[in-house]
Amino acid sequence: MQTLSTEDYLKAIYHASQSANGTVATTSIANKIGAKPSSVTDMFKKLSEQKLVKYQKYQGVSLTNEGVKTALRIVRKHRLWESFLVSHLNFNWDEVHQVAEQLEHIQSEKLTNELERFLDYPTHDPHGDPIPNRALFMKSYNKILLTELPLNKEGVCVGVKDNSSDFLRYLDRRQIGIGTPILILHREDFDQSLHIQAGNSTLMITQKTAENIYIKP
Amino acid sequence: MQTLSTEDYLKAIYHASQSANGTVATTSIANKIGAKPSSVTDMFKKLSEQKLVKYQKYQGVSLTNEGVKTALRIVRKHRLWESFLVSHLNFNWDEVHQVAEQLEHIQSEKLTNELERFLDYPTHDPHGDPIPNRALFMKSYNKILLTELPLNKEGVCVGVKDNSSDFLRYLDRRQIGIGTPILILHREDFDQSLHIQAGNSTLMITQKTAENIYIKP
DNA sequence: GAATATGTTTAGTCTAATCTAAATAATTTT
DNA sequence: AAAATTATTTAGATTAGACTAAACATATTC
Repeated sequence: MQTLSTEDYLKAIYHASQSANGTVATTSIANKIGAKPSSVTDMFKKLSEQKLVKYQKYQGVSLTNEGVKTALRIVRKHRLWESFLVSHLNFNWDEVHQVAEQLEHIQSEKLTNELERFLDYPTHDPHGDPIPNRALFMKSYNKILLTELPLNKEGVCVGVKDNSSDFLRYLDRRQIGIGTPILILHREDFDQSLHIQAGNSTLMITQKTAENIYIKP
Repeated sequence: MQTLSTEDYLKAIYHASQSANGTVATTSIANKIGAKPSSVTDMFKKLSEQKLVKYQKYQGVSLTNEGVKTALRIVRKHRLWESFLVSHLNFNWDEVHQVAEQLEHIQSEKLTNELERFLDYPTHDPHGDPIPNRALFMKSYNKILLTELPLNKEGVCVGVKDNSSDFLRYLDRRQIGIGTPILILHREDFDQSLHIQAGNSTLMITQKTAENIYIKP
């Protein structure tokens, strides 16, 4: 049985190791968790004793198979709850994260599996992130960043990279969301800003925005 | 902001003070919480500093107005979640308590209020206990114990006193649940056992069973 | 490759919530 | 009302998770 805190660490390590090559540095976790590096070292040792991570002094950690499973179980719960909050409890996609951070720690397999059934086995959460199924398997479609979409080739928004409230609300105001068809009309060479067709309105977005939007071509 | 543990104490004090005259002894809470009396004393002092209880050495505690409110907020969440688990997630009434014990600590007013709306403002949980509304007000009908129901006067089961899994499953097997019409056909003077009509079957129950069933006459 | 900067660990401290054992108060019995 | 029992509190210790400050390792720069 994990404590709330070890679960948070495992999830943070999991997410960090997605972008990196699998091994994760002390400071990077300290920043994510909002703790001091010394606290992170302590926790690395503890997780290592529980065989959830492989830890070598000064070399960072990587998740063991058991560690990955534990992390995925938490990710599964987090994303299922986010889906529930949006689909049935009138939450907006920028409001769900904080609450799901708490709900993801509820321990009941039956609860998780029944929630999944109730939601009719969703494959993606409100931000377009894939939801691990009961066997902890998830399939993500091959998506690209909007910056990589060729000119005049239509794609569909299938996710976002930045999940911050600020960014999500900005997209709401621009009427861009999961499922919105998007087409690049013109790319400004000067600053890489884009003129795009999103749904049935045309608008201008910065490069920074474009590189936080995932597209299925 | 309360910790998980202070919330558990407040809830235990609230429930204990319902049966008693409002003031609650150290040992009684120790037993409910599963802690040693010395730990309970410590917590009483802490809650007292936070003005959630009135505490006098050797005299036990009673909840302040603020303490009652905090307790009711937890009870509200607990009973709403229990209702959700039974009505939408295929939980049986004997399975919900443990999970609701965790869910009741989730902090989000919006979540609670939206859950209540989603459930269409239920007034009672799956065990027949009243659910405090947003203003923390709850109305409970005037119910009696089955032992107090006069012979041949029809009543309806509206709740149970003992919420243990064992008792609830026993009632399931006897096909007695919330809403079941009940009539006492005969009271055995020897051991106070009852022959009753429950729904459309007649059966015999012990005094102990009868004094754990609430009836609306 | 020495000097500097950055990242990581160790050692020792803190807090919240618990515990045990001993001391003290309240209650019950004789 | 004194003695015995039971309930409660105090004192001091323990654990998990966090912290600061100092020591140490690795990486970067000159």
